[in-house]
Amino acid sequence: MSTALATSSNPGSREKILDVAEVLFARQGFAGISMNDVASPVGLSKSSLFHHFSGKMELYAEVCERVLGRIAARVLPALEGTGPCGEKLDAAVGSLCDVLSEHPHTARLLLRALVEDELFEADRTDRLEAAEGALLELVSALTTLVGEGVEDGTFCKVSLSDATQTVIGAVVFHYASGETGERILGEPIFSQESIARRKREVTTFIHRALAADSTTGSS
Amino acid sequence: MSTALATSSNPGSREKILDVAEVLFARQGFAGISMNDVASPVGLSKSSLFHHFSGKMELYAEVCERVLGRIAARVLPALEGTGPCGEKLDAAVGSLCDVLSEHPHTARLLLRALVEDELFEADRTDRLEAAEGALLELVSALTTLVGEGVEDGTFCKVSLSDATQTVIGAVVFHYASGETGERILGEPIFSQESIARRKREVTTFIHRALAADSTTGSS
DNA sequence: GACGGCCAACCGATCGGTCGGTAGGATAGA
DNA sequence: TCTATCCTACCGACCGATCGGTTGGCCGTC
Repeated sequence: MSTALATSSNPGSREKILDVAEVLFARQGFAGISMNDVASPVGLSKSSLFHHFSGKMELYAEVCERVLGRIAARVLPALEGTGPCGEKLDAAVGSLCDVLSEHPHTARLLLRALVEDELFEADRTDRLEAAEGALLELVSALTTLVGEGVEDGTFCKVSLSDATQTVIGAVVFHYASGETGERILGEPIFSQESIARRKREVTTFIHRALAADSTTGSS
Repeated sequence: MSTALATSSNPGSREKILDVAEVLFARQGFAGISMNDVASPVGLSKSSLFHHFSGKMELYAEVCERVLGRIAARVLPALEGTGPCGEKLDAAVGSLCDVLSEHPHTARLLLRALVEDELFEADRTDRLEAAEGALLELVSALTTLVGEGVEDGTFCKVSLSDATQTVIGAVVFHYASGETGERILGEPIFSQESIARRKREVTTFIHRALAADSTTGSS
C-alpha cells in the first residue's frame, strides 16, 4: 500500500528482469544461467519470464542490446566530437573506462559477446544482430579516428585494424578480469582509487603507444 | 602386431578426449558443453569419458592445466632469460603471440578461465588450483620484468600491475576475438600474413607504450 | 468482462553421473 | 600349452535432477 508497487501493469518487472539477467549472464554466460536463476532473484516465477520475453535467447539479446547501447551512448559522442585526434582518442578511452567501471559486469558481458559470437549461428535473433551492429559501428568509429590521426601525423604509422583490436583488449580486459585480475593487482578492481588510477594508466599507455613523437603531451 | 596400438592401456583415447574437449570448451565454455558433445567426436560413448576422468570438472581442469602449461613453456623462458628488459619483454610478447596463434582456441580458453574464475567457487579441483597457480606465476614474472625495466630506466614510470593487465589484454584479446574480430580486421585472424603482422604490430605497440624515451629502438 | 501480470503444474528433452556387463590382451599356475 | 584369472577400455541402459518452454487458470484493474 504505502509503497508504489504491486499495482497492475507493472513496468518495473521487465527492467528488474533485465537488470538481474545482465549480471548473471555476465558472470556465467548464456549457457551457464537458467531461466530459474534469473527469475528467483527478481521475485518472479520462471513462467512469468516467458510473459515478458519470448524465450531465453530474446532475453539475452535484449540484455546485450541494452549494454551495447549504454556503451555507445557514452563513447560515440567522444569519438565523433570535433578537435585534435589525440584528445578525442583520450576522451573515448576515458569514456569507455568510465562506463565499464560504473557498471562492473559490463566488460564481462562485452567480452563474452565477442568470444561467444559464432556460438549462436543457428538461432540468432534480430535483436542480437542489431546489438552486434551497434558494436561494429562503435569499433569502426574508433578505427576511423585512429586512421585520421595517422594521416594527419598525430599518431605513428600503424595497422588501423590491429591498433583498434589492441586498444579494445587493453581497455576492456582489465574490467572483466575479475578475481584473477584482483590477484594480479593485489587490490579490488572497482575500488574508487583503482578506478581512477586505471583510467589514467591505460589512457596514457595507449596515448604513448600511438603518439607520433615522444612529446606525450599529457599534463 | 605390426602396429604398436590396440594394446591395453590405450593412451591415445585420453589425449584425443583432451584435444576435443579443449576446442569445445574454448568455443562454448564449461556450461555450454556436455560430456556427450565431447564423447561423440572422439568416437567414444559418454560413459567411457568417466572411465578416464572422474567428472566433467576434472576434464575441464585438466584441459586448462594443459593449455596453461603450453603457454608457460613458451613464455617463461623468454621472461627469465638474461639481457635488456626491453628485449626480454619483446621476446615474451612475441612468444605469447606465437603460442596463441599456433593453437587458435587457446586464447579463448585463457580468457574464459579468467572471466569465469569465481564461477566454480564451490567445487574447484586441485588441478584447477594448480593451473591458476601456473597462470599467476606467469603473470607475476611479467610484472617483475616490467618492474625491473622501470627501475633501470628502460621503461617509463607506470603502475606495474596496471601495465601488466594492459599488456595481457592487448595481446590475448585479439586471438580470442573470433568472428567479430575478423569483421573488425576485415580478414581472417589466423591467416599466415595476419599472424605475422599482428605479432609485429602488438609488439611495437607495447614497446612504444612502455619505452622511457622516443628512441623506440626497433630497426 | 476484457486484459495484463503472474503462477503452479506439467511436458519432452537433456544434463552429469552410475551400474552391470563385455571383449580381449596380459599373467600365472598346472 | 591349456586354462583360470585379472585388468583395462569400453558400452548400453538407466537414474534423479534440471533444462527451456507450454498450458490453464487465478487475481486485480480498468
